[in-house]
Amino acid sequence: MLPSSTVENYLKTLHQAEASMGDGTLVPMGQLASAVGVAPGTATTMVKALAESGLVEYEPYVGVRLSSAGTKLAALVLRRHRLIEQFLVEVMGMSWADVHEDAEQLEHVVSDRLVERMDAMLGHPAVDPHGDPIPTADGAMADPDYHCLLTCPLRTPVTVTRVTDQDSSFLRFLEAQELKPGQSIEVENRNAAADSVQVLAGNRRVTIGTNAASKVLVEIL
Amino acid sequence: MLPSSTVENYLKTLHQAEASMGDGTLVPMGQLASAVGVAPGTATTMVKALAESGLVEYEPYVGVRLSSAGTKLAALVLRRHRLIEQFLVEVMGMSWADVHEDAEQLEHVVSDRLVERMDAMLGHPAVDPHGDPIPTADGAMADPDYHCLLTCPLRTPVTVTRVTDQDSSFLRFLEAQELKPGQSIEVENRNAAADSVQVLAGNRRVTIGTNAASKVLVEIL
DNA sequence: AGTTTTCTTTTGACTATTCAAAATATAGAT
DNA sequence: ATCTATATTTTGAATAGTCAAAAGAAAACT
Repeated sequence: MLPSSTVENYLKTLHQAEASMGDGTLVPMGQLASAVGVAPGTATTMVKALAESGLVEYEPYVGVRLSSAGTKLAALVLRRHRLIEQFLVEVMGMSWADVHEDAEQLEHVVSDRLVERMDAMLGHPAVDPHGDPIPTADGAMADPDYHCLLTCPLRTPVTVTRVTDQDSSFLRFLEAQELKPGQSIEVENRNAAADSVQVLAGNRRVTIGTNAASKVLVEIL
Repeated sequence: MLPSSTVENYLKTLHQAEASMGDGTLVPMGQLASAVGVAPGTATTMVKALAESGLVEYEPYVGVRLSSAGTKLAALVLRRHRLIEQFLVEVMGMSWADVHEDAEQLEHVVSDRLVERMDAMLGHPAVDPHGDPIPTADGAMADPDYHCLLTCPLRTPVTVTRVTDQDSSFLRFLEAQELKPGQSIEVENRNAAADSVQVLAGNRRVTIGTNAASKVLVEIL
């Protein structure tokens, strides 16, 4: 049976939660529940069903992890989502700040035919407008670990490559400050006490909080 | 509350059923049920709920009709469906024979923003690839009553303007026979006994059954 | 260790949608 | 006017997904 939108959302969320946790740690139920946006008990019920179908491995009171079948399915959802975002920006001329919500809906209904058509039209892109890597049709996904504005070397030119937050006002802010993926910047200095980071972008000096800074990933030139 | 995909499908189906019936006749439950693809009892249940919400007028044992609110909602679903079909053909290069199923899914999830973007990109088209009229954003829809191959004058040049069937093998057949919307043809003669119609399309003579002929609508030049 | 806090699971219930089969109404045929 | 065939509605039950609140486990703090 093909997975419902609901199941796809659980798998996708789990895939992303696992990435932001590293090693073999299981994702705790509470975190999954709030990421999916349901009550804790609902997540437990759903995860038990997913474990039945072999899509996840579940350890009561500990947490949950995608099985290999689940990982593959999740990657395909992510592929659809990201290709759609790229399509909405490149072909339909929408703003990178606005495409997430539309993609969130479309990812569950686009046919394979349509996905592959978009992929071809876009020239088989490797990343979406936020720099998130696009898995291939067989579920393989590159995942280089970039520096972020908190860990990259100071006073060294770097290129913004990825933004790990979909909040549209945050994205619009980054755009206005010339901190979009592709742009060259430099971290001037960090101030732990002030919880802030000073960045040289374009010609201006911008100060952002460390939480925001941690979401801007960069590559050293 | 915004209508679910299920509700949208009932309304859309009803809208089309009403069109293919004319005057103020109510659509019988059995017809609605089979058009939507559910058991008769299911349609009854659903229609009662729709009547509660004021989207339809329901007369037990007689049939059902869209209210004005229901008509408007249905027109918007139709608008989305048809704009999507046009988009898939014009922008994404898909075949007119294949776009229906994709549109069937997408129509329930595209945002207004996206729909209006497509509409603009397409130059506000009046019809979709099958010649079906596209309602405006406020739910108004032109509905000229064309002749079909059974009623148009014989040996008179006419233009195919609309095909009222979405079956992809039928559409592929029409395409191969040069009977797509926009093409000029002529009905040579009809044979009631043989249940067939002879048409001159391109340079060839094509014979099709009356049932098929009734689905090809034409305009006299 | 003993108690409190926090997280997780269970329970019971609700909504939306569906079906199959029984009951009923309408229309058609004699 | 009666009987029969057809269409419609009702009934009882199932599935997927959800929540709130009660109950139970694990971890954290004396």
